[in-house]
Amino acid sequence: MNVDLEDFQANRRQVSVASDQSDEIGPRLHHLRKGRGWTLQDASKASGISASAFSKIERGELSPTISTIQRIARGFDMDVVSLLSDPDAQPTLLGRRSVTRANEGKPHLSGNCDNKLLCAELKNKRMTPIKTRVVARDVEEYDVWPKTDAEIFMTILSGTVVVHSKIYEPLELHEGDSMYYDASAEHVWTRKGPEEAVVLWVLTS
Amino acid sequence: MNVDLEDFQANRRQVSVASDQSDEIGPRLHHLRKGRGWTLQDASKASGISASAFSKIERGELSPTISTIQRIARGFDMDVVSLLSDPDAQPTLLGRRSVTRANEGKPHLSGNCDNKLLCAELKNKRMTPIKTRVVARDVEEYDVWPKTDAEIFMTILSGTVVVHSKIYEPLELHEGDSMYYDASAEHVWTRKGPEEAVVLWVLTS
DNA sequence: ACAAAAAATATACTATAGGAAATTTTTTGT
DNA sequence: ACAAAAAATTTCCTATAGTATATTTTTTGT
Repeated sequence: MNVDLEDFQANRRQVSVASDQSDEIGPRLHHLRKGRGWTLQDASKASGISASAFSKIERGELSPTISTIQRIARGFDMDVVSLLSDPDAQPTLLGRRSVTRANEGKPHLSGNCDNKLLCAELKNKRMTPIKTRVVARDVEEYDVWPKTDAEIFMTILSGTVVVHSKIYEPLELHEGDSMYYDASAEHVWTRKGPEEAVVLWVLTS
Repeated sequence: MNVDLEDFQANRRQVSVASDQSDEIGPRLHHLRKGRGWTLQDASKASGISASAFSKIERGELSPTISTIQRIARGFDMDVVSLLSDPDAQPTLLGRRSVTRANEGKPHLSGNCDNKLLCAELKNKRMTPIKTRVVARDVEEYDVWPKTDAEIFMTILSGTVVVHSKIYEPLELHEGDSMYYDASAEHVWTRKGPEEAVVLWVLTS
């Protein structure tokens, strides 16, 4: 692997180094909630903590118990540690995306997998790799448009995929094309053309 | 994208919850205190929390507030996060890895890229996708064996790659094979066979 | 084995976390 | 600009976290 990992590391992000603002859980919770566009009642419903208590916690008028923090973490679908230590879970990088075109159009043969989680037996991963055969040909086939705070990297193994988003025009991706985007805006995939469309994607949060 | 993101999210995070055992702070505190040979009064004096409260917390009769946890952490000269994160869980995470074999051996045609960062213009990503043509045929060609705290997902686009690690036997990966591993143990890749070896990998932390 | 000392737990109380509903503030629609 | 609706905060109350002290349990020395 003739590549300098440290370079990528640095490029990647300043991890939770300047972290441990554990004494600042209020502002962090506020930022986190706002980042998801949640109201206090949303947060209350998700966590089971009353809106008033949540409000007080955010403003530092209350020192929540560990059990309350656990319920809040569950509501945000996070674990306690990243809730207490991950300051960059906050900024809402809404709908960013980036496209890398394949630099040559050589064909790949597809697999026959259908939403197959890869390396699934390994737990507690920071990324979830998935291989998906895109079936839908039209956005009408989707009842709901998924939306999470995760980031997604996808690469087209075969066929043609169209990425639809609430905030962008549909975008066609062909074999070998890659795309990286925040899944915070609703988005779905459809396939196009005669060939089976297979996507390898990696999901994180 | 005919896949329920929420499912993957849940699947993914449920584990980090299990590993952080924040709901087991009592036994952990007990273990920590005993490990230092402290009595409840010692812990009380160090943290400013009464011995009786400390006793109740250890036995789970009390759910401490975050401010109490902070005072206890100070008393133990630790930060809150490492107090909540199970220290014994860390070593077991070292050098984990998982292999998923391709379920069919259909050939892929390779690209000609060489450590090409994909979607590089997008900054502050949580993952770094890279396409690499593996050149080295022997581990002797590496001066240093990279080692980071990142996690790596890799899939072989073409050729045969051998993953060498300080803690495992060399492992051969063929076209379509995927592997997920912690890069906390030294590791390098070499190629094997006549075909050019191309790896698509994603790095996170 | 027994008594004394030390450590852990139980009790009774005070301070504060957290909930339901009322009130205030902000946002939205016309 | 105003009224209606939604969101945030305040109030008041109950449940529980945390303290000081008393009691019980465990350890230690002889």
